[in-house]
Amino acid sequence: MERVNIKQLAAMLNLSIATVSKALRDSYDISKATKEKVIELAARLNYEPNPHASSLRRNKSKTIAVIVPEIANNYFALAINGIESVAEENSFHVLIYLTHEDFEKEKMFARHLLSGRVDGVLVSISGATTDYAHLRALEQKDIPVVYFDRVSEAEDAKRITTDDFESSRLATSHLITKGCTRIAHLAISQHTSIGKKRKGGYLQALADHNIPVDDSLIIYCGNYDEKNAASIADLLLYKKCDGIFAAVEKYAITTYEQCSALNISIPQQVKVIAFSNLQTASLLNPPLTTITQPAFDIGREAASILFNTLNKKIPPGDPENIILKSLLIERDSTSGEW
Amino acid sequence: MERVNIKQLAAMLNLSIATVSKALRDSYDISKATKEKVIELAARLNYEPNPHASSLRRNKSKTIAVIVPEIANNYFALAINGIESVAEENSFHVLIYLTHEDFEKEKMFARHLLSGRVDGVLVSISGATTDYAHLRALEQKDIPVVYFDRVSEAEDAKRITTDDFESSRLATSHLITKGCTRIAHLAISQHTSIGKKRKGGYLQALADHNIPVDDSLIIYCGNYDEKNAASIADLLLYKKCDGIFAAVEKYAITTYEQCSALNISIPQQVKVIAFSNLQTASLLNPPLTTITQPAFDIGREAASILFNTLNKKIPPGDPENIILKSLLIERDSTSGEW
DNA sequence: ATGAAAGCGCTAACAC
DNA sequence: GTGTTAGCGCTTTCAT
Repeated sequence: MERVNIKQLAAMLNLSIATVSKALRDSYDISKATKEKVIELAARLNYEPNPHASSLRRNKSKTIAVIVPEIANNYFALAINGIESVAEENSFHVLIYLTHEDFEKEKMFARHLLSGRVDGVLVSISGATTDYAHLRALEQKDIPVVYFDRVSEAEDAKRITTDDFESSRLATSHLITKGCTRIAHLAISQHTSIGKKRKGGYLQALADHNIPVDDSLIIYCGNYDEKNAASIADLLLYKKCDGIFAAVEKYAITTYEQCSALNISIPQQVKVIAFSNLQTASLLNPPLTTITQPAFDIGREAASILFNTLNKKIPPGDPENIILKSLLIERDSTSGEW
Repeated sequence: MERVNIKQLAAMLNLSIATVSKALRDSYDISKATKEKVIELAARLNYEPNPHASSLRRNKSKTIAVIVPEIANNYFALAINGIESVAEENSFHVLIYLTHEDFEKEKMFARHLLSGRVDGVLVSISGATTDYAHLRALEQKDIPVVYFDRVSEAEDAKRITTDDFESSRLATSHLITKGCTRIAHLAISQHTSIGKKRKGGYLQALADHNIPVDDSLIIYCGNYDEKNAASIADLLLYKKCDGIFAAVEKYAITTYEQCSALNISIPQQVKVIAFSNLQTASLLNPPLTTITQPAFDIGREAASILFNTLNKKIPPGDPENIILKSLLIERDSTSGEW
């Protein structure tokens, strides 16, 4: 079936292309009668304006890109959910790009987006990202970039995060309060903002309680589950840790799996707390104490900032530094003295 | 910073626009020397061709749409992951649309996509969808549609599913083997293909074992967690069921929550099996017996079919009916005789 | 091997 | 209130 365009509508109505175009966009200088006729016919023929033509002409795409490390991850899935909800309210389209923690892919995506395919970009950077030139290049071409969760270090960037340092300090303190003295930290890439902040909060809590730092208790986990599992098993078997603070959910899951495999009981032998948006945290054996981030709201907030920038309510150069609070939800994995 | 276009490249190289365009697309009738010069300059200036112009001219967008009920859902997140991996291999872009199980939204998205914004569509229909006219309209405009998981009933559709009927029969038989006699089914919308098939498999297993169907044990769950929770609580308290087969993961989670709240022990008092892609199934209390779908592969397969159609390796009208196998993974939530 | 020119469908400035 | 027209950046046919 041939696609119907504005020219055909015009011909069928004995009107000019311009009139039809304006009628469809509800322009003020078209008579009510004409508008109705045009809209009626357009609806009847299932006319949908060609977005490529419109984007080309207006130099606007009504599309945003979301660049994230992964999607099969409760946190990012929820954040994307939030982003989508705002995009839909604004009749925008959402393109998804997954870096799988690969810096080259992230650069490639960013580079492509210089083309003008999208009006703005939301990004949570990969664990391998070491500089932000590829993202700054977008801003230089007037494509606003808003960072969420794993953000740029640049002072003038727009970023939405949670109180990672404070939450991590709290999480670690929580373990200390529960009687842990040898607390391990399963850290995420120290290239990322959250990696540094979460480790920072951990170190702060140790310092606050005069507990010396033992570097062998800080495990830099990566992207490979088997490798992480081996490191964690080593930690559990030989490092005599009695508490574990995992910077991200997947490391906690691996910890649970290893504890189960090695017959180490949580919380009796080791207590576990983790950043996590796991829906089933309370149903685990034992229920997992979590620091739960408002992932959906972070997505919504990041998208709102982006749209406010696109609508010129916020100047592109204005820094934003919105920090939402995470929630420490205490469950049995850190329950005290047995 | 001004965006660089083909015209500027041409001017800087003292070449015509046409030559530059051809050189960039590696056309045979451009000399090697010219190609190199063009490509070098393009790279140096970070030139990226304007996709709107290209799409308009070629009537192709290098973009596909994915329409799914939700994204904060292990199954769909994994499927999207698979889809994205194939899209990336083909240098395609992926637009995400979430229906939140709303038929009107699904129609709206489909309607918009008549515009030519995308070259093809992957869809898992909403639980509220009762007819497929909106999706057939896309095919009539030569935009191929491939269904996955929740598919169209139409005989000539391209669909990728799992063996829902057989897996459900097996799941129910599994409960029967474990000693259950009053088995409840937490069903998903009977408008969906999977809703009907999963219930069908359940009924078949009952029939195979000469167990009479008790309609009060079939609960049609919806989209509202509280309402589902109430129905399930009612089931657990008053319907004397000793086995539950949940058609989707979230109903199993609600079941666990209700059992915990009502102090009903799994599997002693009631055994539970569910379709689920929960990563933590084995860490739950008790570990949940699941029918696990190859979600990532379903996504990959669906996307492959779509690309093969776009590349004319498969005729658009050709039906496809690919059925991947799910896996029943037995865990403690259905363990026998206590 | 390179270039001129038409035109994809739409928008917007400018007539009338 | 409606119409004419140029042009967004690119691809592609047809000359040269």
